[in-house]
Amino acid sequence: MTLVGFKSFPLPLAQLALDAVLKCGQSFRWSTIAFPLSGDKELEDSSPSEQVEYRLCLRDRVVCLRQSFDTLYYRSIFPDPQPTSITLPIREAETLKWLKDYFQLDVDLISLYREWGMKDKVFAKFRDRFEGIRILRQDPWENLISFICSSNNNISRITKMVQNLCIHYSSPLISIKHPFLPSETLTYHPFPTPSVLSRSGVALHLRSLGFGYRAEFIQRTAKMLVDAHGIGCSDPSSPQEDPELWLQGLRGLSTADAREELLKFVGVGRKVADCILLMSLDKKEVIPVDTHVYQIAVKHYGMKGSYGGKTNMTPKLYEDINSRFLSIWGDYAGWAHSVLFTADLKFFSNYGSAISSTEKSPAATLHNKKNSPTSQSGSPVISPSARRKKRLHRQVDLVEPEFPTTPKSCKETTEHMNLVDRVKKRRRNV
DNA sequence: GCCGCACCTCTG
DNA sequence: AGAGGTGCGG
Repeated sequence: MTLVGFKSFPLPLAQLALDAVLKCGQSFRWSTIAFPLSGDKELEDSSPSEQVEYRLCLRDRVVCLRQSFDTLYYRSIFPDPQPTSITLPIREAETLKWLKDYFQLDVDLISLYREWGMKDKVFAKFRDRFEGIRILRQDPWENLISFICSSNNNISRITKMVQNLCIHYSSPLISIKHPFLPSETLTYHPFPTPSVLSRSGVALHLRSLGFGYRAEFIQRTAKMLVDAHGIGCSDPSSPQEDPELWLQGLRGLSTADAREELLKFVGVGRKVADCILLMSLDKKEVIPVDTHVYQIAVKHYGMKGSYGGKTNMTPKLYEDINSRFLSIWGDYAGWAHSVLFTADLKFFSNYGSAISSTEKSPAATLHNKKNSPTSQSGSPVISPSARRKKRLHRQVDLVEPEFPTTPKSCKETTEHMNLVDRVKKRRRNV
């Protein structure tokens, strides 16, 4: 495959599966351009990522990506004034540098997969079908706001919300023609800055845009950040505001210290804080525990089930799951988790769950994913209301653990358990 | 400390 | 009812 205007970078799919990584709920801002069917057999037989171009608007350029089985193709679109033939190579080199950082290409995913596969039979079962899933190194500010949007929410709505944030709170960097539909114009906005989102009136406007109760969270978090760290740019050579730089500085703190800082923001609880730690603050061992991860833990790793299928996530349960996975996967546990998570998510969108189920037929899989009482226990279907009454007495059966349950340090567990409460209480008292 | 509920909105 | 949760009050 040769692409006009694109630079190429050799990279096997096993190191990066672009379609999965960009659409699995880490970043919500990549747009896609589908290529028209050309009758080109080679192209139509190719993997999805070969028929699509991905685009992301940064502060000063739009990065465009395509991929084949062994190559990553990249180019940039710049606003006027256009780079000259002299400066263009320099700027494309900047883009490549950004790509290497963003995709963390110095981390060898193939050897990580090999290690996880040796330590973990469950992982070994799925790794070949879900190659190339890696953690992005995102901008912490964008990451923070995006994941405040993520509570009680799904990927498609989060994507729309983030899009609205960009459209309404940052001016367009560039408008260009759609490559295949000349009548359409594509307009690209960078992610808004903290100072803009901190302005009064933002919360009300976001409400009207359908952000729900997250509207206040976003504005207040932006304001907290600006109040504490200023709206200026003390470094004129940097396009970022001081609060953004301060957030980046959290990369230098320990996981515990950085988490404590994040928990101070409204709309940021343990789960969201852990997402940010993993996805933009280099804390590769952190595993954000959500309902998917919880389901996987119960079905495949012999974790204790909750009551009657209702995932009532307690701090203790959260911590138990976390330390359990950490002991299995080790240093890059958060990266390993994202493989299973993405695998689960991808399958869920089609026909139930790939790995939170042990059933064989698609029908049974779908059933199981919905927490039907028939799963595992084989008991008859009961109505939701009947189940609610029963749930206090009902523990999900233990699936035989593939690993012995490791005893956890009580002290450590207690410290973490108290952390969220401690930070939130302190915040209220200020 | 721990529990339970409300919270926006959309979708199955 | 539940979705990749969080804040708040008992």
